[in-house]
Amino acid sequence: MSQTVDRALSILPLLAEGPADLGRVADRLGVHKSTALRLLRTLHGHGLVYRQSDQRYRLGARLFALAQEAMESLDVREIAHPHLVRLNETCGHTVHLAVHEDGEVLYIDKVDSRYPVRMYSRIGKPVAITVAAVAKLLLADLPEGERRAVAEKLDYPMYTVRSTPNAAAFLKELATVREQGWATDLGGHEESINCVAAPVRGADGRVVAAMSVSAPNVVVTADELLTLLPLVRRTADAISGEYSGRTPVKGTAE
Amino acid sequence: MSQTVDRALSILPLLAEGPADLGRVADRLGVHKSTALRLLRTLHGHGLVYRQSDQRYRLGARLFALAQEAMESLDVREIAHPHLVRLNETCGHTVHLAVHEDGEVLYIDKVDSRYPVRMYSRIGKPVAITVAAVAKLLLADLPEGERRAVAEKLDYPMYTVRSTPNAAAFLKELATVREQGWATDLGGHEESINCVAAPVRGADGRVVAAMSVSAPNVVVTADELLTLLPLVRRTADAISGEYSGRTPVKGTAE
DNA sequence: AATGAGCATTGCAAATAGTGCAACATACCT
DNA sequence: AGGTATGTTGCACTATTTGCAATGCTCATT
Repeated sequence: MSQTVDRALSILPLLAEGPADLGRVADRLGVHKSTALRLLRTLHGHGLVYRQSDQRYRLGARLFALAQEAMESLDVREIAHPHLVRLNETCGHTVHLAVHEDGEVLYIDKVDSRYPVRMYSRIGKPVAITVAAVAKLLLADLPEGERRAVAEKLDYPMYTVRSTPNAAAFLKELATVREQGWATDLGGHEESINCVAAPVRGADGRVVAAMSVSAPNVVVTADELLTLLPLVRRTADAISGEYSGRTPVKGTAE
Repeated sequence: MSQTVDRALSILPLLAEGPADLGRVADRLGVHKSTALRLLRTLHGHGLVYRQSDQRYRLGARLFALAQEAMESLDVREIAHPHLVRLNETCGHTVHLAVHEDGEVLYIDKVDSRYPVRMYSRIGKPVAITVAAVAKLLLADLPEGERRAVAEKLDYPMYTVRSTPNAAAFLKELATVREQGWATDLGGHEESINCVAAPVRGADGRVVAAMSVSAPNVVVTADELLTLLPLVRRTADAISGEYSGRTPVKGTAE
């Protein structure tokens, strides 16, 4: 909607790929160097872009601070965290919390596995939306129309042979998930990693977040992991209760 | 330098304070609502801003992803991490890694204490620049002129009675730190917390990062913490060696 | 139900603010 | 020294953004 801002913001993902010099930025944006320079200067003024000693630009410090603050203002996260920790202490595996936003699903919290073999993931990283158990739960809750629209627009990369191959299969899976109220990812993203997930619901019953337990085959088989499902669901329900204000929060006066 | 972009970017810190509706954003920016709307729409288009169900705006998901990517492209962090972990395993206390950027110092990595009493800090959070041990090291390395300029511009909040009170005291402290090659913060930020820190240097000898070990009084006294100094310095030196390419990296072929 | 207040949204004409050009400056390499 | 590649500035032009006023929308109140 605003050309100048649009161009300026396009610089950020570009720099996320790695540091770039003025010429490169101008080229990629398709604008004159002087234009790119002024945009970069403005971004720099706000700390979103940093100019390193070799004159090249990269993403700046303020970005971290902003992301931090944004994260802290997510109250589901705040409420869920202790539950995630407790669940991790009980079962020992990696626990994730994810939310949906504008067609992307991303992890907003994570408690690492106690086992030496850990799966790779990062808070803030968008998840493999077509296969992740948490993504299925979050998308399954969308209204019919929106769900179809999102599913059609997605790419369906075949991470493994068990990955969701296309929109039709995905929608079918979402219907199942919606029905049963929980989801799994059995080797759909990484051959040897399985997840079970359950939804966190707000006061109106809508899914506001999803949590999952993930573990590699070498630690527990898929069947063993599935025995944790009741526990995962109970934990998610506990978070839902607290989030929607139904359950008084333990250890908090007032 | 670019008014439109400048205004748009000013929205981000504003939203970091918490969700805001259109009117509020327009007011704070000092522009007409329609203008604010178009700016927000552009930000939204890039995922930096999200519109929640109650129509208010808050910071968006892409921000997390960008911050993550930026973080991952910092190679000091990559190299330092295993060293921080090892140091934490040895001494058990919280270990931090910080860098300096445009007058701000911020944590880029952290390994939490094994003790139940932990200090509060967050990766990405700007540190208390006038008192933190890592900040002293990073600023002490700046060229004379720049160091003075930065010191004069800072605020000197008295977090505790031991906080650095003013620019003169700060510059004196920086001179000492520069001389001795390590720094401490003994209750300057939080009454009961002490830190010892050492610098990580690049091939040219310039300080590129600083690391610290922090622990509350209730766990170890300041004197006991100081006995860790040689270990902290050795760790920092090991990182420096690897970062500047002098030391071949353990466990990596080629 | 109906009214109205409060907020978001759109089209439009005025002019401000952003653009690309070309010239200049600077660093680096041969 | 000369030349190339890159970053930087001043300026004239016009495309872009702006604020206004009018329109929709949603929700609370009577």
